[in-house]
Amino acid sequence: MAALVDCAGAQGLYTYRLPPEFNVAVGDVLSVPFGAQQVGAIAIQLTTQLPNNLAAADIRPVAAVISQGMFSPTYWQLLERVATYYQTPLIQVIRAALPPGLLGRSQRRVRLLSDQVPPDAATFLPPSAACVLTHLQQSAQGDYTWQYLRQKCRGASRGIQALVDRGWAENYLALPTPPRPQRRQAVTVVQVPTLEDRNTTKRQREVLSLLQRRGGDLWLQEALQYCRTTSATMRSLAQKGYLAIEEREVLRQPASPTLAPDQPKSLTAAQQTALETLQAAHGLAIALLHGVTGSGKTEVYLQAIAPRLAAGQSALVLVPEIGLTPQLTDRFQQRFGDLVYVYHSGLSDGERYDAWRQMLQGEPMVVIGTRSAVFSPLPQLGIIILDEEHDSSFKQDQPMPCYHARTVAQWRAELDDCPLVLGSATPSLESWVKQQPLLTSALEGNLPATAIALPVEAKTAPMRHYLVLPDRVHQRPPPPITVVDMRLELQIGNRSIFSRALRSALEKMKSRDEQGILFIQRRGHSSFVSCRECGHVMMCPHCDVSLSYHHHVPQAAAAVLRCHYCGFSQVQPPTCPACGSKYLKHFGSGTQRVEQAIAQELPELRCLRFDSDTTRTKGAHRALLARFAQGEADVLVGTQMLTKGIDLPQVTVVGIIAADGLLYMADYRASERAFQVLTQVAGRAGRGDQPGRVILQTYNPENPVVQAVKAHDIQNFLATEQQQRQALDYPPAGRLILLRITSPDHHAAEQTAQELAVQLSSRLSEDWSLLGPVPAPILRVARRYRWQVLLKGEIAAPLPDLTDLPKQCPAQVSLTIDVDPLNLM
DNA sequence: AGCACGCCGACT
DNA sequence: GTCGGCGTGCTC
Repeated sequence: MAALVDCAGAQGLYTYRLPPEFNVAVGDVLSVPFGAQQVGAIAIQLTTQLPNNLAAADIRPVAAVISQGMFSPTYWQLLERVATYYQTPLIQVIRAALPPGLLGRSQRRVRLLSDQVPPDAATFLPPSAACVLTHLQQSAQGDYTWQYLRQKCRGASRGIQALVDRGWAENYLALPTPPRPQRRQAVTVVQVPTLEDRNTTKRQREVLSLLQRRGGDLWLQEALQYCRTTSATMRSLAQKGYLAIEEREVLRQPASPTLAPDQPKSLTAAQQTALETLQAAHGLAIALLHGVTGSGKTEVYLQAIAPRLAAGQSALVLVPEIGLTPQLTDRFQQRFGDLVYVYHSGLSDGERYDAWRQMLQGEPMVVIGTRSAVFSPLPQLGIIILDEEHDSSFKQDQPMPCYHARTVAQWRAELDDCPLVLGSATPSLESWVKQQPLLTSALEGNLPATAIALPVEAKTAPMRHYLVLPDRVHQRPPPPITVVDMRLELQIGNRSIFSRALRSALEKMKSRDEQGILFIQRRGHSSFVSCRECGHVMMCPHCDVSLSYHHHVPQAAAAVLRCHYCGFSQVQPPTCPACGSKYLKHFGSGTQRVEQAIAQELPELRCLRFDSDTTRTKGAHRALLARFAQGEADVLVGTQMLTKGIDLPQVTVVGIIAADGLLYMADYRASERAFQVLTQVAGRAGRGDQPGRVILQTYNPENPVVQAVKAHDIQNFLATEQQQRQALDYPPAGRLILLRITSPDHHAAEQTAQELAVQLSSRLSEDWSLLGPVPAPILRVARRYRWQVLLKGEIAAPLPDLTDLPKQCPAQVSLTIDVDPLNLM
């Protein structure tokens, strides 16, 4: 039997003997011995042949079968496609797809034998051994991994050896522990004794009748609490035959607030047209649902899903970030109740494992999840919905595979032969361009007045639909956007961050008891700390970026400086580290600056800050939005996060403090991203009964992006943008592959980048050109130097095979191959 | 990841 | 001289 082994550096197939008692099929998850440890593995191939130059005696047996039936044939094909396209070893793709912890590995651990250790042992031990001993004594279990101790103590291996020699500690191998189904004890009432029953006590009869009243079947723990009794009573009742106590499997599902169920809402004509198109779709179809904010995309999703569930199929709903879209998950839960499963990285390993098992059972369900949920093993997939399809968090850019959930979702839709709905108010250029054949027959320029649903069937391409929801529900017109030239404000002597227009809009808003949103570009982007005497700027010691200033951090007496790239933080020093001056102050306009400006200039406005400082903890988004919705504040000050699917009907004023930070980024996607962000923020205004208005402050009012946002003219904007990309062969007119080379050693990173570039330029086909190598715009992040090589190819050119490159890199240099990169930084 | 094998610096 | 540092390579 050949299997893929989950171990860093092991990528090929390994052959194992299959003991006859195991009934293993391809795709099963196994535990196998590998070197000195037990690791997770996936059965790839059943074979009777010995691999080359390997004796039968060298073949070791499979140790255990961990999990079976996880991969349907189409699911396998999906993983293989991801591996090939994104140039990643299959095992690494499997690792990204499976719930974490399922492919466990054994660990070497050290355990203290406390009863052997004399009380004053530490005093006469060598320092290394004393260090290990103290650490072990401080842990509750007297037990640590070998790896952990090696980090904590210098010369740990020698120290451990000394302790083992004295018989005070032992080494052992902890076997991998894959998440297990949770089991809980349940009690069931079997019979109730009569009042005169001599076999039971009064208290026992009481307990039984209490249980009976609760339905006669509940979890032991709840039963104990409810009856205020102990397990001894329960056990004796069970022995006498009145109760049955048994272990049952429970599938952990994180408690979700119980919400009042809701009913399908009546649809606008455009929604109806879109829904009918989706319902008529049989098999593969790709629909771009282009609905302006507030046009009711969610209702279309819900009604498109309902019939699929009724037909016994499941639905997969992909969203950018779960935490930011509590309102969306609420709507789904209200409509579909406990058929809805939320799958995201915040779940514990056990919860994820349970969600997987639940999905594999094949019952109809709705899975709402982030990027990685595109790998949910739903066997009867009926529809895939990818909401906010333009959002860049669908792209993974850190560990390989650097996949885009939209691309993978399209493959899934093909393989499972089901429709895929891409929803957005500001479609990505990629998705929009694919609708070009549809648009040529539609109106030019502005959004068509009515919904269009024009199927176009190419020979090889899937059925495509372009579904437009041009109107907001209840006929609300889009909010007017006022562009304010901040240069003029400065000329007339207004040095505030608020223009006169924004200021008066906010005052008027307050007098009418309405609410507003103030948007600024990126948290702390320019709020660095510098010395006013010598100009010294506080920098991150691990990265080439300045530290950001954070004003109020709980538990910290002074202000905290934090690196947004590696997370490093430190307390702001009282004096300049370079010259000792007291005038070390922060600059710039982060969310906190805006908050302060409001306090000074518009003190009657109460404000709440919505950024990753205030919403770091679980559920904080929801809580903060709830507080705002309840009228606890007049304005919500925030960053990018404000653009994500939140619906705040009382908001009538949206202020964009400065659009300029978005407009000038050294990136071919800057315009597209700026347009999306500004349009999304603007769309937050006037979603309720009162009309809204948007005030966009900028130093470049004639910038085409600003103009397009002001005119609500996405079609022209995208058409122009496409022409520009075409001229430069940038996506979607061409394609890119980015090689990211990082190393703790600057020279090694640079040299490897050079070598790879030389080698590639001689072997790439004519369709591909090579740019670089260049140092990344921020050269050093988290103590690693970063270089990159960009490959640019024709849109139709086959991808070059680069899978051999990582092996060619020296030990401490790592290479990430990013196919279709979104982030060139 | 963990372990073996293998080649250079500070100790008995 | 050796003990032990960790650099490199392999694990069916």
